[in-house]
Amino acid sequence: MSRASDHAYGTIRAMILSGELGSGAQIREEALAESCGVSRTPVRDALRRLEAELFIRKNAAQRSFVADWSLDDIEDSFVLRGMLEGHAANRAATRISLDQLNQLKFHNANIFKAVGGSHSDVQAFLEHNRAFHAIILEAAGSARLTSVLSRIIEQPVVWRTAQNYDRENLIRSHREHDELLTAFARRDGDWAESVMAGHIRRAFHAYADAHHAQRGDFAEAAE
Amino acid sequence: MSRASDHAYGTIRAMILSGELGSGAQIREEALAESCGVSRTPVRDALRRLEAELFIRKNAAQRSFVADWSLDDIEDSFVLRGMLEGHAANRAATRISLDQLNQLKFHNANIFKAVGGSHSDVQAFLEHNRAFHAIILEAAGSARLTSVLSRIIEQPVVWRTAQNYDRENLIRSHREHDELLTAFARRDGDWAESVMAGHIRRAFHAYADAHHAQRGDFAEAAE
DNA sequence: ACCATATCTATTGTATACACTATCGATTGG
DNA sequence: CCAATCGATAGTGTATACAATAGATATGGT
Repeated sequence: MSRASDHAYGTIRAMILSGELGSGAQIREEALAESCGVSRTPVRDALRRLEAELFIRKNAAQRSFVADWSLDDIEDSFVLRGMLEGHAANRAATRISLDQLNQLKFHNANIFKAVGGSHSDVQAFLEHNRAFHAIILEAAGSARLTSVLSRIIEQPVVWRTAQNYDRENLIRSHREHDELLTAFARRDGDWAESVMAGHIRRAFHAYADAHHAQRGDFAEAAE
Repeated sequence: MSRASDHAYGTIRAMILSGELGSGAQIREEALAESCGVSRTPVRDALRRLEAELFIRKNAAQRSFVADWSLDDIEDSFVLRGMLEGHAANRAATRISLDQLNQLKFHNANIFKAVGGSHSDVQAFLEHNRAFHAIILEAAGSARLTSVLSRIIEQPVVWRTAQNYDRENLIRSHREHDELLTAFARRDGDWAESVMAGHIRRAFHAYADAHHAQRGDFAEAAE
């Protein structure tokens, strides 16, 4: 998209993720336009996208509010991700190029570095994790799948909470990625799908645990 | 959405489905604005939606074109529908209300009427078929699933070709819906999911056959 | 006091004018 | 004759002014 529109999208999204715009807060186009330093036109554009990604909902009178996500909603989105990314992994297994395989190895090596040192570099983890999954989606080679998944992946939940994952879970992610690489090398779609589905499912539980811990439930974070 | 924007969406969509805007045709906002009798603003809005639904794609220079769908693309979308609607059916089985069950029965009865007479009323079939699937999606009770599926269901393919389904396939649809109803009555999610997945998969083959027949390949239409 | 109705206000929807950008063609220098 | 650059052209992106709408508040009759 265009510059102003992209900027508005990023800014508003960040405001939601940071909590500056809390759950249920009303959204006024003009106010956001001012915050972003652009006019309402690109803001409206950004709001459309955010609405499609369910960051935002509209009431009957077309007024926009920040959506609030129940734990059930969050589980829903993880379940869908599991199905769709599993399917993507299956397709990718028989279509991925050697170059793409090497890129995956590269990113997973960086993930190892990010979690392996004396302190975990969560930011680096997130970045390479994102790239890793993006390459698989690309290798799956289905425009429709890409279009549908992108709406689910870019969700508040993942980014708000990945910070809270404990090291155990980060290391597991690396190992699971590694298993995925093996499945790809063998061109075994079913295996890749299973691993991916489990990978995402575990991520959900890691999230749920962190979520509970955050709320003072003192659940055991590392499973 | 708003009136002008909705109108533009419907009009442009119809133009694409009718072939007035053929595959690969360039789309100019101003021209469409004139056709629809509205300004560019709501047209741009409509184009956004159509782009999200992959009716339209943009090139690097941000110019819009009518997307062309290969048979692979079409199969992709049926595969995704199968997965997602299967999942929806699974969830719906344990959540559907008696009222919703009765609505399903009502619509399937109308489907029977539409295909059972001396001549098939394809329009009525489509309408009740759509309602039938919508109720299941609603009963599944997942906003995310609804949001994701709606982007896949509203596809050119289905509507351009359902006209060509032979009576055999229409009757089968009714029977499969009936089996789905039984699975729901038993609250058997896995059964419902299997039936739905098969139902959609068969629809794909019906489409592919009609597609070939249309192109003069003389494939056997009824399986 | 209460209900219906009218007016006002806040916010979104639409039109239009202008700014920006990319593509294509022409023109000029090598 | 080819290449490169510059300009014209077509189309999208953005800003802004105005119109429409829904919810709130005030007003009047009973």
